[in-house]
Amino acid sequence: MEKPRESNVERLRTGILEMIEELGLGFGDRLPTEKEMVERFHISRPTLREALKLLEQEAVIDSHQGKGRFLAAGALLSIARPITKFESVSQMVSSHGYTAETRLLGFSAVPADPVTAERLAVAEGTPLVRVERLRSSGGQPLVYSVDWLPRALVGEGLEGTPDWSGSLVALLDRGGRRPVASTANVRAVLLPDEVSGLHGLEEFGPALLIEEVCYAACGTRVIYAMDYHRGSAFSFSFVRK
Amino acid sequence: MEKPRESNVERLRTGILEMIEELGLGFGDRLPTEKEMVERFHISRPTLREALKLLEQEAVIDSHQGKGRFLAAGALLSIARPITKFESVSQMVSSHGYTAETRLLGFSAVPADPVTAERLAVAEGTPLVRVERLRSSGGQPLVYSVDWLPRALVGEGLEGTPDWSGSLVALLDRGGRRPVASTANVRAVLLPDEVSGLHGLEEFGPALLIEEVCYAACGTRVIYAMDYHRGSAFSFSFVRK
DNA sequence: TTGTCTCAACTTGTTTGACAAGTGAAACGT
DNA sequence: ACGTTTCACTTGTCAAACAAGTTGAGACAA
Repeated sequence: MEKPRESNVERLRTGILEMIEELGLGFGDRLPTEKEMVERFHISRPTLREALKLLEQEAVIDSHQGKGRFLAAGALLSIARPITKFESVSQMVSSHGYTAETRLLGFSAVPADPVTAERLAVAEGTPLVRVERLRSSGGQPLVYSVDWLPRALVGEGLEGTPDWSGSLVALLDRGGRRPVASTANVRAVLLPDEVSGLHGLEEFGPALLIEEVCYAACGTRVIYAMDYHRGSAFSFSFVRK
Repeated sequence: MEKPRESNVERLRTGILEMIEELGLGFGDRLPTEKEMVERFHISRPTLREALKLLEQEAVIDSHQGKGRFLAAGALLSIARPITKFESVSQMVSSHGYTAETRLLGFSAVPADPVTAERLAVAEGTPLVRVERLRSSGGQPLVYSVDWLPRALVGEGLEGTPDWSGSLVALLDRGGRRPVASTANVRAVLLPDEVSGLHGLEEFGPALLIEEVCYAACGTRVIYAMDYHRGSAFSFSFVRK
């Protein structure tokens, strides 16, 4: 049932990067010709060209008709874990080197207000679940987060309470609605007063707020999240071009 | 002598986006088949597929063998300026709807300290220029920024002072070293005390700090920048997948 | 010798045609 | 009514060819 997450062209793309490494090519050096690469990877020229186009778009290589392909600026700037890589908050926290503990601050059934309804593309008043959690490491609060999920997606509520303190990703995965992508935006804020007051987060300091709408593979929106990342603990990398 | 800045595939890519707009397609909708698009754009299938692969990588469309191509999460952001798009601070400010005024807070010739030298890939002690500026709009401070540039790149200093209050991009462009990409990271901070005290920015509030190293097309690093974006005025979008 | 021109070889860009593989629905038989 | 097969349609991959831009060697003339 599991799809190969990496398409053929994707695999080829990383193969080309490995080849560049192997050959010890540096900035401005010329790549092997299409003909040579076709032989090396045992694939056809159109397929190879699709992979090369990806690297062109990433500014890793530069192509000139009649001359060849050359390593460009983007080759220098490959980022290990960019902000554009979708991952759960738990994954993100541990990838920053923290061992996270999750504390459930509260959850409740609420109707969708106009803003949230628009974000999740549901009708106003649709039953939602609001989950409020705090990730900490060694007693230091790291991420304060609020998530909204359509009630219909997380069990029918018959058996009472799912494990809200666990991973929402895992919970949705059981219903075949695992989030795989999101549209997000980021800004700098302070924690809202009522939050810092209620949960003893007066020392949290400036926060990086990532507000995102998560999508399942089938296209339905499954989570609207607001994650406040403690400014002194997190930074995110990316490439601009 | 001027090369067509837009390759054929590039042009085709925007053509597809326009077509999506025209057809009024929304998230999850199916795109026309390759066959139909080949007829519409009068190009061959491999060429079309190169353009489609680009949009796939941008998460604008999603492809499934046997089923078709579908609009994905990235389509919602293709209009908004994503954080991953390289642009100057001035461009960014005006794209957020502000009319920016730039005030030069100071500049000086400094030797490269260890950290800055590593960022710019120059030897420690290399002569640099440090430029400190503040962008405002209607009296409201928006972005406080500090830039370091190798002295050698910005005129030889014979004629005294270049126009530091203008665009650094334009300045570097004259030397053929226009920055075109960067590696960046983002975090939430407060303005350093000495900065807010010296320049009357006590009310600036939490700031989104984007720290980036800019590259010219030829691969040399031309700017090391720290841009403090006022949290209450800016937010940046992006797609995660 | 020196400089210029021509041309052939090589590179990427594009097209055409074909087949493989996955999908879904209609047609079919039980 | 239900499961199965078949078939049309989609994307994925391949092969061969020509167009267009670049380079360099060799012919040629001064």
